[in-house]
Amino acid sequence: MLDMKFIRENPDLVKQGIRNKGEKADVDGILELDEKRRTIIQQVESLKHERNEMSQEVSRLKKEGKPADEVISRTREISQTIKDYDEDLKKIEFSLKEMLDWIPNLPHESVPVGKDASDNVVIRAWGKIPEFDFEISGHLEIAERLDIIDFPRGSKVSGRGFPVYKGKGARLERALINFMLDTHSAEHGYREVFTPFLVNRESMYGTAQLPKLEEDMYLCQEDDLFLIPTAEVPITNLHRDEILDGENLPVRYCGYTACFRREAGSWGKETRGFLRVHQFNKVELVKIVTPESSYQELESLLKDATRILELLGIPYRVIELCTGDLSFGAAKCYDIEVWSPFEKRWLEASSCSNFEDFQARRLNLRFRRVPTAKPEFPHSLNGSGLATSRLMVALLEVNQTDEGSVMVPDVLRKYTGFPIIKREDY
RNA sequence: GGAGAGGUGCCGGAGCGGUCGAACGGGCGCGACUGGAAAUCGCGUGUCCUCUUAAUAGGGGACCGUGGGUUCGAAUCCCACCCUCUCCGCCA
Repeated sequence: MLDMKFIRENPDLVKQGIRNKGEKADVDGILELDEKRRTIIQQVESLKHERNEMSQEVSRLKKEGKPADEVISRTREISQTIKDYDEDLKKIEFSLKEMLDWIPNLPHESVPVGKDASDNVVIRAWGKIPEFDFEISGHLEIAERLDIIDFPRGSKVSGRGFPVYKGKGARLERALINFMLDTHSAEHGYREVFTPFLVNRESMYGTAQLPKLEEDMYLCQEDDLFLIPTAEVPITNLHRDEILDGENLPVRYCGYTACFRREAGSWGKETRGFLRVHQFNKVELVKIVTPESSYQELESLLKDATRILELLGIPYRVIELCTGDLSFGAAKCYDIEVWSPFEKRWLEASSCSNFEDFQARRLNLRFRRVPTAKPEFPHSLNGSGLATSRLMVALLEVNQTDEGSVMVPDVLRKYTGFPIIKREDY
């Protein structure tokens, strides 16, 4: 959510930002409602002032044993008027908030202006694109051959897009998660958290999945709880409605959760294999930081995420999203893409975003620099560090051998307990 | 799911329907005392909205779990909901 005061004072900047993001919002309508709101507030508050004084008057008269009937009946009338105004005000504030909820965050000035993904900018690449002197297989074929991931049975149990990991595949998945959590918590300074996978509506609103993305999420209607599409939601919401001590910033969390996405509206696209699934595993990084440090923190967040890929030896590149490809709440975002040798293309494995104070405002999350200071909104950031599904694709394809087996990267071996997954393994 | 208790400021904890933004204690901040500290004493200490103002500042309104209601007036009465705790039941 943007600051109403900011919109009031910089309407053109706001309009420009929205346009650059390719979103639509009725800024003028908002300004108009805001104006109306403040007019009514002035009226209703002066009436309330009057009422308060008259109530005191009643109290005084009664104490002195004098009749107060006349004042009481006059006050009654004022109260009725107030009630009417209050009702109008409530209606206006409701629609104003509704409109504000649909205003996206503005892109940071450093973000390249562009229309869609084709205007994104490659920042850097790491690792050598592997060459093979044999005919390579895709991740699906490898997984099937080694019997480590079972899509048909996942479909039977749940439906398409719910993979089942088996044997060494299950172990590899668990190893990846543990390896990432260990690295982030022990070496990158994040505090590990394990959060719920179901969250309430307020939490979804707080991190700005609602109202825009309701269609994309699984909802347990009976309890009005949503399955989380990312750990960003429960983790960032940990401090909703809190005022943090400035000395505790930056707050850094990492956490594993399963992630659930309906992927509504993406029928037919990449529906096979791991590229688009309804449930996947992800280790997420979340930071809550002072405003002046957030862009520096974004860079270090990106570095923490890419370090995982370097340790695993998976080639990747970093993309800076242009304004038009930026998500609703993000002010700036880097995508990390891993190389799929079989597909011969880059696959998105992580997004690292700075939300500035956009989420904090919705979350009512604030901090005090010193105990006596006024509360301010901190900046919040998050990034996948990383999603295992896309990682698994690259991992299997990059590390395949001409015998059809898969070598486990060195750093993972202490987690898997085995160095290779072979065809005859069970 | 059943029965009970409770939700008040940074924390603990009061609060006959009017003088309660809220006693009292603790914490925290400033000051005094001290060589310095402890102890002690004095003063102060919320958030949001809005108006005036260039700013400092000041005026007004709101906030005692949330939302309604009663009333001239509600932290205080009534209703609904949410949450926490205890006991019972069920259960991985």
